[in-house]
Amino acid sequence: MKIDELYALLRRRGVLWPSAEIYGGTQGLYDYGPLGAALKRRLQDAWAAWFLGLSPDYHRIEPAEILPEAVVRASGHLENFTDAEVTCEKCGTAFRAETLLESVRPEGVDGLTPAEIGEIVRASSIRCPSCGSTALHVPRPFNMMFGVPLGVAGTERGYLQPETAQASYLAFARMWDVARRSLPLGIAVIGHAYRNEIAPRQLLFRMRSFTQAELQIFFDPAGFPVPFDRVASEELPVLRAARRDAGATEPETARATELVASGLPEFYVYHLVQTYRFLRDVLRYPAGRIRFFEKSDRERAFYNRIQFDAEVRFESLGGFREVGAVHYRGDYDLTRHTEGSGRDLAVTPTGGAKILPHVLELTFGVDRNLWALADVHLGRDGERTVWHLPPYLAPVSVGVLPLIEKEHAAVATELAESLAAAGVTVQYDDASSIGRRYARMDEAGTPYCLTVDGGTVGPGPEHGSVTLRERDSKAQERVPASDVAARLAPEFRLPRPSVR
RNA sequence: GCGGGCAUAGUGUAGUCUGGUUAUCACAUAGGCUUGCCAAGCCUAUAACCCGGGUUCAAAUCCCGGUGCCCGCACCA
Repeated sequence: MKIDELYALLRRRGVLWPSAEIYGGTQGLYDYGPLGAALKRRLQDAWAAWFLGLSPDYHRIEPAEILPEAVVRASGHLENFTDAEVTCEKCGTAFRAETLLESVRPEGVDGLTPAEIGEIVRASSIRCPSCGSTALHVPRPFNMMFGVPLGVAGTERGYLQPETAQASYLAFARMWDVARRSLPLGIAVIGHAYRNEIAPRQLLFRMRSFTQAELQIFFDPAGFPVPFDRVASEELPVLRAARRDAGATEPETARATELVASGLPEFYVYHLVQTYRFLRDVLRYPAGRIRFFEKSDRERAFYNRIQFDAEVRFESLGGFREVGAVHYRGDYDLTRHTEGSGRDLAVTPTGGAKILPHVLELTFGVDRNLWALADVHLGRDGERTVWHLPPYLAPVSVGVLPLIEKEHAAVATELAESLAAAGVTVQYDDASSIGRRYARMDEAGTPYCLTVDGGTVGPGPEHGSVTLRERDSKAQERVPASDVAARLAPEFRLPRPSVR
């Protein structure tokens, strides 16, 4: 579906809508409705079940979302999380300083003050690429973080976290003790990040408040053992930086062992494969719509040694978009926070030497993946609109419908309540015709419907049995109502990786 | 941030150029009748000109400003 059509459908069904809608909306802010909130919760649960399932040494924490200024100063966000802009006074066009100065300063402008950038612009007599004027204005600093005053006097300054990763680095020292002083040590956080985007756009893709699910794994650079044999034969769709430099635009299939042979560490490829399996097997994105896009030396953030973006092809956005990434960040983060805090973050594992751990970061945009779940799985199926969500992700697991409201409502209500008591998310619906109710359930992604009919309440051989209707195939089957919960339970179980 | 386009019930739309009756139609929603396993039919009801200012006897319609959305540029998880 095109983006407008998909968004209209999601708004109408109450999946999501613009924040402060009655005031005309606010750029980059969205609210999730009942279906969206439920789907997002399940998506987060699925992520946690999968990635925490990789190792008993991976733990989930829930840190504060405001960072004191000293933290963002040390992390580099205060100086670097800035779009240095140069504006043309004649035509008004704005340019990113780094791009504008590429020819005279190929090493980039990181670390330079606005005044220094202005000096280079003047000295180099660069012209506006848009109109040719030399009236280029000195850049004004614009930090994308939201600053907040802390305390009544407001003398201490804090920032809404621009990424959840920092909170994990801050927690490392405490977690080292809590998790009994061994490496690897994984710290997972699902939380909000806030960025004052200049141009938020494309709905859930550029939000000013969004949700990240991140796993930071601290490990000994001398050795990060993983059960590589469990992934060795997996084939990944990758677009390597070297091939892109040679003009390639389509991903190739590479076996995990081949990626290792090409120089990538086993621990890196192992987590890349597990990320792939999460996208393909848990979120069920078709393999042909997933690719791993390697960032080249020039493209990736300076602190990353290896970076592959996990990308999904979005029909609504007309191409591949990043939904997650795997970053090998080296010791950058702990080094910065060691310097910033004055606390030595190097550790000494039992029986080993003192080391500063390296970090492997697995990061996911929760909202982006929620959009992908709509883009990939929600669509027209002939006359129907069906959201083919995996059953364990569906906001409503089972719809309970009386065939004739007057005659079957009592039994159906009772059935819905007993299922709810058994832990199944049910929705009871007795409004309008049975076909329309199935259609509504299809659109919401409800994988199963139970219909109570004459046979259910009658004295005949079908007494106590209901029609079980499956969403995708529309197939129907008679099953005893008492068996339904146990019968469907496996469908609603979150997948976990097999690691041993 | 820059440039272009757009903004009418819950959703999709007609009407805007050329100002003038009670703002069109479909679907959806709610109630009733009927039907009884895949968006059926009939009746009824609910429901909109993005916000602010200006021009005019009169503004959904023309002008200005704002806000939001889409596309391109520039960016980005």
